[in-house]
Amino acid sequence: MRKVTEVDHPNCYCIDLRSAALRLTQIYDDALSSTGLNITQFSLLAAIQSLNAPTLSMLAKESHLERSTLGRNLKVLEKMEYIETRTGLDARSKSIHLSRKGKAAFKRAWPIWRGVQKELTGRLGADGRGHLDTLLGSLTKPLAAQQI
Amino acid sequence: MRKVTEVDHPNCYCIDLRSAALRLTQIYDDALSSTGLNITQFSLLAAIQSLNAPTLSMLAKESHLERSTLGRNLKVLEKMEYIETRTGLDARSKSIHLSRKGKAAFKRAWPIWRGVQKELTGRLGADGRGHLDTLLGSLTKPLAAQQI
DNA sequence: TGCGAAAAGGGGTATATACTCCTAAATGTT
DNA sequence: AACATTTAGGAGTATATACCCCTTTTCGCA
Repeated sequence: MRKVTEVDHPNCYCIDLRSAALRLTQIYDDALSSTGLNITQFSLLAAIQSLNAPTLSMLAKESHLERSTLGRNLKVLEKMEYIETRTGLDARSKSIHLSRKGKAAFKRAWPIWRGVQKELTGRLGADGRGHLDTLLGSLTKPLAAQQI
Repeated sequence: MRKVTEVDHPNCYCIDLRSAALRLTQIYDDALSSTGLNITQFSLLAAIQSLNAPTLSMLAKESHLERSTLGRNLKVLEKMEYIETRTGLDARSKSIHLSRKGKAAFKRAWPIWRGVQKELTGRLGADGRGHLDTLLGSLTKPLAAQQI
């Protein structure tokens, strides 16, 4: 039997999705807790490594984050001494590198992250990821103006 | 053809889900922009109304947010004069009420929120919501200890 | 009845995120 | 060559979120 409040206010897709994202973040952060990285930091280190010493703007574009957001996230990694920045060819820009310590932390975290990914892939079952991506893609296409 | 970076670092469920949640938040916030409420605030007003003047702890439990998080979110609504708090029967607790202004804003926002919900429900198609909930439920069940 | 445990809320600190504005540097155009 | 435009990054402010600790109040039990 549904509760009255659910009839009056059927769940909001947005609030539900945010809630799920927070729970999933908790799962990854818990799994990574022994490594000195959380999932945000791990994914940034992964992107920095795979982009090979990107600038802040390149990394922002790749990770779909605002430059200012990314700058603040990187400041955390810099304080932890997981990354270093050097002035690039362009005097305006800085290239971002993993430090020795950052590489070590990433190496520790990588197999754990892989393990979580494998477990979740198993849970979703065949085509689960594809279905999920399709559903999320449908939800997050911008509304046409006349639909607002 | 997939990019090399995707082969090396297949997308993280967590990062992808967070990204989708941010995009969806933007969609709701854009749609609600004329109402003086964003989706966070709208959903809090909806919960306060449907719970009928709850305390902070009741609202936190219902919305699956930490008490301290909720307190800070409510402070924004209080500054905007959309809600008021009164000391409850229990001298420790406060009951949370919509102000006249809050009720008016909620009334403005409600049909717009309904419109977005309808549009998204249409996009997901038959059983789409059910599938989505199933997939998100699978992803966000806590890991058993031996899986970490 | 008195005392320890639990509950309610607030504040400090921190991360994650975004918008706006600012400066410095590079680029392009006349 | 000079000036306007664009690009790179940083800082201020704000919201959303969570953890920890603190005080006040209530409650349960010996």
